[in-house]
Amino acid sequence: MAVTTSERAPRQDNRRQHLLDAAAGLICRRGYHATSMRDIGRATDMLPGSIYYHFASKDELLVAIYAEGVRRIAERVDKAAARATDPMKRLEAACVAHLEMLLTDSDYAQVVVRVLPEDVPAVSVRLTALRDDYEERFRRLIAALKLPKARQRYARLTLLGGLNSAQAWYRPGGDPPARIARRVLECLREPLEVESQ
Amino acid sequence: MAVTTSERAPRQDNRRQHLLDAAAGLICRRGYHATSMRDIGRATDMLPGSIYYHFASKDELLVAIYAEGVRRIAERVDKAAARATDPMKRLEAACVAHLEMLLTDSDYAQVVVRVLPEDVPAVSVRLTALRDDYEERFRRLIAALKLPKARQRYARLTLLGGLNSAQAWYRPGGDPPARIARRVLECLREPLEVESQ
DNA sequence: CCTAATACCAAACAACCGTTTGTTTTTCTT
DNA sequence: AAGAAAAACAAACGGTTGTTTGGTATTAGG
Repeated sequence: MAVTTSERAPRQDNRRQHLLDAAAGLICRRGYHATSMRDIGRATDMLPGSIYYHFASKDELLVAIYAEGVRRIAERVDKAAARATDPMKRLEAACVAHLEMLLTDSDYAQVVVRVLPEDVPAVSVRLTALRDDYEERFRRLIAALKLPKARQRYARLTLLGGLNSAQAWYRPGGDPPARIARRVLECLREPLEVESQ
Repeated sequence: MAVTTSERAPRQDNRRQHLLDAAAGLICRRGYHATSMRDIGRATDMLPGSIYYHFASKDELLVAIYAEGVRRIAERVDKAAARATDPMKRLEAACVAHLEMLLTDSDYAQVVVRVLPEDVPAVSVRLTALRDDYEERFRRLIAALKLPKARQRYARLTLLGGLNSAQAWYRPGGDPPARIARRVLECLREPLEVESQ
């Protein structure tokens, strides 16, 4: 029985990627519900119906963007952390990479942080799982600091909460993402009280 | 010339408050764009068109909820902070009050933190102004700690970012809001590194 | 008691939503 | 060159959206 090469290779100029890019760009700036399929079609010179050849639904398109966002930011964070050995230096490198992606380098990463899973009930479980998968990295990085067990959890939540909130107020021209990341981490590394009694 | 008492007193059973309460409840749970005027009408046993007697538009209704949310959480935070004199104790009391309102005591406060101004472009400037007005309180509380000037700003952003992110993962039955607030503040008060070299 | 403002109902409006269907064009393989 | 799959178009579908309009009880003031 001959091996059936049942599937044909996809076409060269596949616009699936273009579609993802445009959708990520729109959603990260306007939000998910404020971005319509017609908006995305307009941005890609495509009719809204044509998008359904590539994605089963608008929600599935969001999941694809989310997955790609997690893949990209995780890759960059992992590489950055791998360049150091000291646990605190590894965490710092991860925070810098995280915030650079979030604030300037990736619309995909911005979507992951901006679009709340609860806002899209039909796929909220899958979105949450993707988020958790990413945040697991920070759980490990912080565990390496050998803090008291109870402190680890809140250190991670405070750190990520503080970093991600920068998305709400960051404007190009002010402090660069790398400095913001280091300043936030600094807040958690050094005590607040300078004149304790 | 006689003083004209030009306006008549509003009717007794005014349902404006009921309308605000119901809308805040729906929006804080489902989000702004996922809540329709018909949803709000259903929750108040009112026809959707009738809402326009009380509010000029859906966006204006949101602004009213936002304003009421800021008013309520600010009032509670101010009262809590006023009960202490030591700057750090004042900040702690404010954080506890903030998180109790945000997580369990006020749908209005939840709307202020959950609905991003950028998601409602037509009124985003007014929503941002209301937020800033509230956060000013924390700027003052942190200024009283006499930290280095550069540190103050990031301490506030990290603290509020960390506290507010609890909204994403808090579930009744786990740590109560007051404990969460204290734990987050603890992260900023004591250094992360236990074995510094 | 009368009048006028209040606070709603009932019904529709136009616009937009995500999606489906049938058809056509484009591209690759043989 | 021919056939088939891929990738798009063109047009509509049913439903929902925020909102408007015109009418109608209810209520309070003079």
